[in-house]
Amino acid sequence: MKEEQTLGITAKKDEDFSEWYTQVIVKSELVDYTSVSGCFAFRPYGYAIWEKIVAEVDMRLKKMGVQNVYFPLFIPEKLFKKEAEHVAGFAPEVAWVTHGGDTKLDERLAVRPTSETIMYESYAKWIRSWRDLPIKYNQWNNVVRWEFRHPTPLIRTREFLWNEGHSAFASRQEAEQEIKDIMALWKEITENYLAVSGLAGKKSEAEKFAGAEASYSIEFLLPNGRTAQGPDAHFDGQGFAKAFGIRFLNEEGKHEYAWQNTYAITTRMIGIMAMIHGDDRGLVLPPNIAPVQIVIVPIVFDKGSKEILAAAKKLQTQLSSSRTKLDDRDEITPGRKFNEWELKGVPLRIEIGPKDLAKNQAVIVRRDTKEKKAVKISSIAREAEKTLADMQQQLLKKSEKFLNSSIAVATGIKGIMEAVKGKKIGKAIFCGSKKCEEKVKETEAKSLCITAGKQGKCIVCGKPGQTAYFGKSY
RNA sequence: GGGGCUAUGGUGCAGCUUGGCUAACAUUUCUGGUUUGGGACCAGACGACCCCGGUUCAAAUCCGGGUAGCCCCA
Repeated sequence: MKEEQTLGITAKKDEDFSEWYTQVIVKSELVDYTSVSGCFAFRPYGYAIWEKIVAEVDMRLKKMGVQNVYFPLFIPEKLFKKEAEHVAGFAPEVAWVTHGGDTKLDERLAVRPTSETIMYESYAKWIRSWRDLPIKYNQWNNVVRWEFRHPTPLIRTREFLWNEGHSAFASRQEAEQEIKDIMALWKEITENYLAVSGLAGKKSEAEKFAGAEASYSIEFLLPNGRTAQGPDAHFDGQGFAKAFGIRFLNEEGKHEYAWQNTYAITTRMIGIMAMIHGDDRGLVLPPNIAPVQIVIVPIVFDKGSKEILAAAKKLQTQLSSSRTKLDDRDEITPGRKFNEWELKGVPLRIEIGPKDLAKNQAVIVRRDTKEKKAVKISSIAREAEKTLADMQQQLLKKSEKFLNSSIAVATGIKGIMEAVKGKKIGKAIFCGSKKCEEKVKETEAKSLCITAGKQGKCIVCGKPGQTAYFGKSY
């Protein structure tokens, strides 16, 4: 290996995590910096991963009867301020449009930090009778939250991409059922596609979504000991319905307020995945989410290169059930290609050269374990499929192991503090009240989520509580 | 919120202390040739001082402001 590497990763994941992370996501061409602080460009490779997440989530939402819509980017100030808790939660980080050209606007427009207010104004118009319900709408869009804390690409950004699902139901039960369905969907996407294991549960009073009655999320531990909230689902109760007048006539001819939910998954998940799976050579992408699952690198010589290229092309055809790329560039050497594709995290590499051709085989190399294996060409498709499936599983298992070995049981605030200092998640019984949360927040930790698990006495106040997780959050 | 550091071709960097000739080196990219089982070699070419202002005969270099990035502490 040479000293001056401009292509590869020079920082070690264990030694300088933030430098490592920046190099991985920039050099693998997922994203890049722009001249706007906290706002990043998605490059084709990174955007392809997002498109895959969108496709999988969207398909499943549609199966649940959700329809896609689109609402304005701008929200008039008065409308934005209609629901008190909601405003209080978001106001500090709203970006405002004050002028059109040189003309000052009569009313400021908020750049949406989330779309409850602008959407629910319309919901109030559209919902009249119990026959109009349920409404299950979703939009894929961008939102802006003007953070002042240090941005981290993909993880904490001022603008990000997400979906926002907004439902309205005639009954509490239906709304609560949808929350369960959505949380199951988030579990499936994060585990079976992104291969990351997280902690699912309910947010505490202090940490729940502004305006919601209850919030649920999946929380992830990152290799630097910090945690990040993944996808979430909020049971809004009738709070927004009352603020925005979302009423309907029930079957008895009486007015009732709708029961509502909101839910989201964001581009942050790509950052979480990159941090958890990546290694000192670069990204490691789970096969189910990888834009390229298999890259074929022909080991080409001047003489006989035609035969090898032909064999490589044939391989590509055999492997067409996977997302397969043939790297037939002739201006760089195979070794260079190996490094490039490893940096980009492509799950499988298949090498085919003269020695292989003579033996009627090819060499399969796994990105996660770096394991090499010579396989007969006749059985390559089966072997590749098997290896991809295995890698997908192993990555999730590895992530589960990392999470489970990083949970420390705490019997007091001190224990939580120690857990967080040791780059772990503290597990303790917690009542979830704002008062107790404040005491915990005097340390660096905050509550991540509360599970429906073990009952007991809150480690802060001694009142009845449940198992909760604590960490130092992004 | 407080403190510190940094910004020079696509990338990584030298030069800045003590202002001065054509801004060095490596890599990338392009052209040609030789090569190719883990970041190939030779030759040639393209390509940069973050922005605004100040000091000066002269600014990458000194001063002020801005923007962007990073680190540490709360």
